[in-house]
Amino acid sequence: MPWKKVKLAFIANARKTTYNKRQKGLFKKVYELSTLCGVEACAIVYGPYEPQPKIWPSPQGVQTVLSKIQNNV
Amino acid sequence: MPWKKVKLAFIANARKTTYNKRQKGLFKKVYELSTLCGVEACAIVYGPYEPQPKIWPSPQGVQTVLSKIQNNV
DNA sequence: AGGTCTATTTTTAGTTA
DNA sequence: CTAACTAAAAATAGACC
Repeated sequence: MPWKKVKLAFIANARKTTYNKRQKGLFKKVYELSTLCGVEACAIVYGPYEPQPKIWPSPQGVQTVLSKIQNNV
Repeated sequence: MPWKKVKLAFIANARKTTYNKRQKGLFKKVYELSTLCGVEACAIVYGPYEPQPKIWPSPQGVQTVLSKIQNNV
């Protein structure tokens, strides 16, 4: 990444800012994949800074996806 | 993106190759966020080309995350 | 079908406000 | 803390193999 190459490993000094940015970017990616290819996709992230998990596209959507998993996995 | 700016919308002519690449990239992003910030994260994608959903990091991991959702959402 | 290459877009770490 | 800016890294559409 910019300014210095961040090694891809557990970064102890990962900042909240970095987490926020990446999470935002991740959800955007999910949105892009879903929209671009018209596929069902969902993502759930448990940030260390928030008690509630971040869910995309919505808790309902995740539940829908999950119900399918129950039958397939 | 490269060669031409792909409009962010439902692309009827979205190719399987594009889907495969983006899915791969998405999972990588999830991995990066999870590893970099040490957070629990999962992603599920239902590709139109495969009957089984693609799950990250694992069905078990998703279940773990899901159990928490039940209580929070 | 999947891997590689390249040009270009997108993402993003750190800074600054 | 949130947001904008910047420059460098990463992702990626299409071509080619």
